[in-house]
Amino acid sequence: MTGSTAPKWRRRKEARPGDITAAALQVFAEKGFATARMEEIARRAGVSKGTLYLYFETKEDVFRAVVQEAVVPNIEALRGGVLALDLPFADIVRLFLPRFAQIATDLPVGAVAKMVIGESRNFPELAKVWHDHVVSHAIAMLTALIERGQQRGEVRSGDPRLHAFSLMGPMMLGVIWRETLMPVGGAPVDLAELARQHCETVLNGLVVDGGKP
Amino acid sequence: MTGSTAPKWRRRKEARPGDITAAALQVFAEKGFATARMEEIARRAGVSKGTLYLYFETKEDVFRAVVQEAVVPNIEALRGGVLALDLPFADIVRLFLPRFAQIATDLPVGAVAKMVIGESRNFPELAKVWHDHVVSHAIAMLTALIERGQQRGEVRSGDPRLHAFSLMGPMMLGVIWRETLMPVGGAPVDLAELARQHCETVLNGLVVDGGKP
DNA sequence: AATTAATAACTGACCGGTCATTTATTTACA
DNA sequence: TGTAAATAAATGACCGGTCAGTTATTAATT
Repeated sequence: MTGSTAPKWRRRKEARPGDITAAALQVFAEKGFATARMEEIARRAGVSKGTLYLYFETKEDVFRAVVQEAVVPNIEALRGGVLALDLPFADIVRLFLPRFAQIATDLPVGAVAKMVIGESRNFPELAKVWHDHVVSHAIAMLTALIERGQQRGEVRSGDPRLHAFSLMGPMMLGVIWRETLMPVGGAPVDLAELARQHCETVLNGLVVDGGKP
Repeated sequence: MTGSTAPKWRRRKEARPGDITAAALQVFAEKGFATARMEEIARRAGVSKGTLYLYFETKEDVFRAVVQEAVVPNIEALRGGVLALDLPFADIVRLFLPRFAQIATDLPVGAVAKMVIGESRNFPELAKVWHDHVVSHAIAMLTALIERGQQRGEVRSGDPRLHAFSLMGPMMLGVIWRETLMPVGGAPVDLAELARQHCETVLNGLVVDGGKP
């Protein structure tokens, strides 16, 4: 036998919820809600299944906690000063897109996005949380930025919200590509490089010699 | 009683597979693979659960059939002459994006995409089918188009694949927005309008007075 | 009557959630 | 300070419901 001090488990009341949601994020991101097994979440959290239910009421409850927890840092990440700066529109974009690429690389934005997309019918409330707490803020910020640019004569006319799609769409596609297609043989996408190139493309145009007056 | 001639069911060997995949597309799109119930697919196809198993081996088999069936028309729709034309790059883009918007509005591209994204870990083969039969073709086509444009001096330099992301990203974001965020209160997105505006934006640049030499 | 499409009752595996029990840690008191 | 009683954390066997898939039977068609 090993020495007398070999406890089967430890009391870690404070650490458990974090362990569990971290493990759950992994499992939900891999399997989706319905296919994720509580037993596996427990296993990865280094805990028994019963313990899960000491800290969370139901599986849905765990799912909610995971999304909520993953949402907060995204909001914080977005605040980051960049947009308060009174720089020219183009310069702000050149700061913002690479920053987004960074965030998407560091935080599990992709995993959460996939989860929200995949389970949006079954958990509309979560899609709503994501929309209300993250997406709508981001869109509002971008449209404000674009409108200011338009007023200054820096940015071409057009619906600011659709312009925001032009800005962010390629980045989101890159994120989803990474999550979905890369694991099955899709060519890798370098988000940072995509951000850089897309900046110049969307700011200056894909066409060298503009086809318009 | 109704008249003596009121058969409880009819033999429709040829029509069944189509009925079933059509019903299954609905259910899978609404629920995702794991949460979709074979019984409900059967009900919507106007058939008993047992009948499902006369035409398909397993649930996965049904899923595969649905994706394949929903995928093929998309490929065909893409081929449609547009790209063979020897028009200037900008003109082809102005034909292609609205056409994509049309297809995405008419066919359940969004639903299938959501399905593929949501179930990609559990069914990598499906993501692979989607990648190999749809996405890689589309990318190949676009990169070829872009490369030709670059050789002709019409299109700015840069990785053609990333340029393709710049072109298609906003459209894909629009499609996903419709599927995921609109049902929970997200503002509507007019895909056709998005296509039109994004064309000019991405071709000519968001910035009125290009910030580069 | 023979054939076979279709049904509906059935089965068995699986999994979310519970709870009686075990074990670590803390506290009371000598 | 040492020790035993009290408490709180954690476990894992188990239960009940659900559902993919099977099969014995029925009914339409030829």
